Amino acid sequence: MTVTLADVAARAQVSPATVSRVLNGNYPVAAKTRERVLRAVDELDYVLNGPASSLAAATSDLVGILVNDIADPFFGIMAGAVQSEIGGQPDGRAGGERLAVVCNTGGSPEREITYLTLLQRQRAAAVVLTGGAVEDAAHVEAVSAKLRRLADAGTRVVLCGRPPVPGTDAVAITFDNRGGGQRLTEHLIALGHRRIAYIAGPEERTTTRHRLEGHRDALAEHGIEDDPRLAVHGPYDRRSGYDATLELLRRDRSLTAIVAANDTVALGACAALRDEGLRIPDDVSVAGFDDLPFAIDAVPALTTVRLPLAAAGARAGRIAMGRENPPPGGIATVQGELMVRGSTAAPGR
Amino acid sequence: MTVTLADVAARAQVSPATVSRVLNGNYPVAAKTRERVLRAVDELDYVLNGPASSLAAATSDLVGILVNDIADPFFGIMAGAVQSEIGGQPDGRAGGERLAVVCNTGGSPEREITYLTLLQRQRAAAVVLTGGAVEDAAHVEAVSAKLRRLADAGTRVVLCGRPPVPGTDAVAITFDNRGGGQRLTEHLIALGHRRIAYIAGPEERTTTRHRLEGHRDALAEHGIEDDPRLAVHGPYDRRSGYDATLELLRRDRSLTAIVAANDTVALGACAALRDEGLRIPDDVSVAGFDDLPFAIDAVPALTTVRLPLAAAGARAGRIAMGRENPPPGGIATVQGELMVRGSTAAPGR
DNA sequence: GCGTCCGTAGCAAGCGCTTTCTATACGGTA
DNA sequence: TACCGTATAGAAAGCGCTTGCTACGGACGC
Repeated sequence: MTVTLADVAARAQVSPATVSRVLNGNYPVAAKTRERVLRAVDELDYVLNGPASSLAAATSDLVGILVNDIADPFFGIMAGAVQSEIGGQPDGRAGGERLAVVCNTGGSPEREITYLTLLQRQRAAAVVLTGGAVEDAAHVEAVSAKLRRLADAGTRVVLCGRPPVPGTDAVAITFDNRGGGQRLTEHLIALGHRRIAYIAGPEERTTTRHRLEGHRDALAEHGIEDDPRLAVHGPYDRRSGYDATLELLRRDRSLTAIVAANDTVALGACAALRDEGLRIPDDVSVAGFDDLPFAIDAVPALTTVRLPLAAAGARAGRIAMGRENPPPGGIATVQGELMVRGSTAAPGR
Repeated sequence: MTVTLADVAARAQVSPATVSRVLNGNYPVAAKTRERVLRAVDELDYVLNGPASSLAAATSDLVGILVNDIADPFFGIMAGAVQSEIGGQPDGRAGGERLAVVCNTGGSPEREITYLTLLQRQRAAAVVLTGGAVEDAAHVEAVSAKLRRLADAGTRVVLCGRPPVPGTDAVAITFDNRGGGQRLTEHLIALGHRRIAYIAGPEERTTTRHRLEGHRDALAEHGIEDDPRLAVHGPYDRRSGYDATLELLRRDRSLTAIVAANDTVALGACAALRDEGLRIPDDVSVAGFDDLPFAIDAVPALTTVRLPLAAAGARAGRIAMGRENPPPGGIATVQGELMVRGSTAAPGR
């Protein structure tokens, strides 16, 4: 039924060993023989059996990419960048092709572990974990243990946009969420805002906490009281931004600026403000985070912190493939860039 | 170094066969024995060797999802939905977990073939192809051949948002792009527009062609001349919408409406119109396609055709897993829904 | 009380490939 | 001419798992 190495060998009048060597190209094979084999491969339309190959060689060409939400461009952009560095080397024909596996955890710690196990089972060549981590101690320990096992088994582990995992020596490319959050709020303060609301992400995530801490640092630095009523937590989605904004407005109609956990949330906030008849930025300034592609198309365009998602993903991909050296200490922190646009201005009232 | 089935067997004082059966749960094993095995698995922290298992069983738990652009929510949403139906059955502990593999083709026919080969090599359990296809005859034939081979090898093939592939009996869930395009333009015509420009996608894609045909059908039906100068092709991105709009305006400043190939392109068009000092919809109406999440946040909110991406993806996923029967004839066409919003209105001049 | 069957467990033969080790055929050198 | 090193190909032993078949013991029926 299916063509095997042996069939190809028979047709090319060589031994299976030779065919294998031609296909893997890591052992001298006479040009004439190679050609004969290649022709047989073509004629029979032979496709290597991946599992068999992985089993025998004790390696696989799978690379896992874990994301929280594949429908969110934040992750899509990173995953795409990782993948672009992982695909077959452009050295033409020869193997080297790797299968990038994007796994959607939905932000669930359990699924994260499940996927890591699945990747371990497949003996993945590398795995890249993206996005903030959940801070629950038990889960951190579970992830740490999994990553250690993966590393032991020879799987390269890289974190992208995610803080280092204690107890492992996984390379981490992390975003300076705290610094970004701080600069963003400082920008608002510099514009003259004092009543600044904050719509945070899910409570237990590192990303949420770091951004919020940056915000609070900025407030503290400028001697502005941090009114707890001006902060609301919620998921990283539009709906959350919408609802939170209504709630914040109910609590304090005099706020003059809203900082959102990310651009998507900010969009929801904008919608709520519009529905409440408030103008942006005349009545209320709004700022986001991430600078996803649509941020510039909001009206007015969204002030936000640009994260180099594609660059970070690409770098993570290269490191995962061993094509770039890990940063010294295994940790690199990349800065976000404040993008000041139309959605923020001096308070108008 | 690594724990194998045999180690577990030794520890549980049973044969490897028994351990395998406990793990796969498809053969009666006495409760007491099972428990002993499970304990050993736990104690040794055993993880099945996927390749070995796939080789022996001649099946794998990989499911491939091909997308054109993983950073585009259009694909992200579909992929996420497919994946959600593919993940481990919620029947608790037992196996059944599958690894969904999202492969980013970047719209390149070569990479599409490469990924299909890679999936064939991995003996994937199923593959779902999303998004429009390239119409080049050679490529269509290549894909057709690949899909046939995959099907022969027992891989279930499902197309999602993609036209059927001739010569295969792959199940296809397709979007009625033509009908959607037609209704959209009819809406504009009903509002009184006569000079309607169209920013199409890449020339060689089925999606592009179908949407454009729908547009032209509507024009023809209402006796409106189809001015070729009012149509421009370009990639499915924001930039294309922006540039095309400037070009269209240069060609004919009197146009009163612009239909874009999709929402992203429409956003670019809006930006260009704003930059040109034209008001939406007062001066020019704009319409998109897809109804991606951000469409509603455009200002004014974008009139568009909503495609049930998540529903279609979920259905494709279920069919791929054999949990839902394929539609009669293997082909299901799902309709888009016209969403009339603020970006379209009667021509104002 | 013995034969039969059912419920379980083990044996062993692969699955298709990689890779070490060995064999062979050269060409070159002494 | 005899010998040896080099280049290339083959033989064969697994890699870790699944599964058809066989074996065994006890419960049941007659």
